[in-house]
Amino acid sequence: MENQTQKVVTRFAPSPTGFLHIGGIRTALYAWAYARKNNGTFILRIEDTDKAREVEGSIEHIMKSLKWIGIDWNEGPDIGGPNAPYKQSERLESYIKYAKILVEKGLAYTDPYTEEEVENFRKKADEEKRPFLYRDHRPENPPVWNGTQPLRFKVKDIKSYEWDDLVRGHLKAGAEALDDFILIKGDGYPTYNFAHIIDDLEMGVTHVMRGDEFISSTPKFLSVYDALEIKRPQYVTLPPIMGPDGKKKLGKRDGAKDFLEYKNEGYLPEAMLNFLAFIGWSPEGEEEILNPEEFIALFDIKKIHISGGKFNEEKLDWINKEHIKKLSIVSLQKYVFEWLPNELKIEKIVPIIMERISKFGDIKGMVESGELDFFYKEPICQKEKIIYKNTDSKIIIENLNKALNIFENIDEKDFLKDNIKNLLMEVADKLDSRGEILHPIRFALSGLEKSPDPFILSDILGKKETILRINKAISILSLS
RNA sequence: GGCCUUAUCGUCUAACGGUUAGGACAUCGGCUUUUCAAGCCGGUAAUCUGGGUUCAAUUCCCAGUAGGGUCACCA
Repeated sequence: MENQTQKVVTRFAPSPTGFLHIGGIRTALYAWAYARKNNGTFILRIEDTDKAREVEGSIEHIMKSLKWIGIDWNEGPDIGGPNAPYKQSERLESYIKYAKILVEKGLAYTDPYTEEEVENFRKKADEEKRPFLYRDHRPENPPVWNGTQPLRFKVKDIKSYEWDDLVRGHLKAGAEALDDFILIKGDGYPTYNFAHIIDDLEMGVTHVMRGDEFISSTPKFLSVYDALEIKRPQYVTLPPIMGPDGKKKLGKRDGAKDFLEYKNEGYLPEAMLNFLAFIGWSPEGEEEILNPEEFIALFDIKKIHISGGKFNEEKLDWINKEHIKKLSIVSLQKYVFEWLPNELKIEKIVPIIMERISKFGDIKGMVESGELDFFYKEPICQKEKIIYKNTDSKIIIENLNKALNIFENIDEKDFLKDNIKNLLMEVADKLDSRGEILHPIRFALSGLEKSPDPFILSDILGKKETILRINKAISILSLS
């Protein structure tokens, strides 16, 4: 940081072909964190040069995803900036300008072949079991480029390239990795291979962070930098994220879901940030729960991992829980309210849910599993479940009747958890085990093996409903 | 297949060439408790294989093996 001679500029450059999954967000996260850590600039650039694959609404969706997790940008298609525009489809002039420079230098030429012809070259090479190289088929006298034909880069130095990667160290590739490639497509749009170089140049990008799938094509990029006689940026190769099976790189095809799905599943954005931060990076110390500020402060390219890591949902759940525990009362309440069905947004219930959520974390699961239904719906109690351990059912009935007696003698206005607790505990303490009375009550009231304690339950349900449910349990036990 | 690249508990990872190979998740056991997935305490569990270099290798080198990536007018 100290020997930074120029301001750090990073970018995230997705193509608007659909939603972003965690792989993309992770790339954005690191680029963003590095810029923030160094008081640099973080740019959002949209690489929309493939009109056929473009999906409408993607750009908004991408921005929404980034915003949700807390990634903001200094320059971008929505807010502009000194190097606007930030959509490649609006920057065609730049690409043409540099393409012409290459043409003038004799380092780019019009591709005269049809796709079928190229395909035939490829097929032939395949049959002969040798690698296909376009540069073996350079046309003798290519037509003058008029902007409507594909323009191909002409590799001048067929040599092996070497470069330094801030994560991988010294990398190299043989000359066979180099080939003439398309700079400008027949439709007038540039290819990624060309466009990103020009944009990074014009936008002053200093650090390029991307996945390891780009290592193989780096020699191509380097040959363009050489041809244009421009300075290359620092390369930062990020490790792949593997799917849960650990076999393949995570992709949309196999289970990678829309990043915003995690929002719908009840994950907190700061938990997602924390989780993503640790897929491919780890800090100096052993602390694993980090808030965004802590992450930025600790982030260090030197600590980015080389090899890929698996996506571990269990760990994500744990991290989410830890972040929920750290939520302020106000935030926790807001979080709970977001998920709670309206009928449960009641003064007495919300704090109970809040307490349980801060312990167990999974509010979506809690709501969807019907675990909270008993608050407004009479539970279905099974006889075996009402009984505490191996206690005789006669004793349980006896205990429930004792409880019933207590409940009936409490005034409606005094039917509060502390009162109830004092009275019930008095009885409970006289038994072999408190569970012999407390468990059946709790179960009679909630129908669940896990629930808030019986005092809270009866308080919330109220005198009438409590008595009704206890009676119901007694009658279930009395049958047979 | 060519080229590139990676390899530590089940999983994610830590370890100036010298550590009883550390931590976290998961799992298992115990404690606590009116239930619980919470809390506390503890246990099981790893350096891919084979060569080299070195007094000493998880660490450096080579090979093998296994994974991943890439070979588009996609990004």
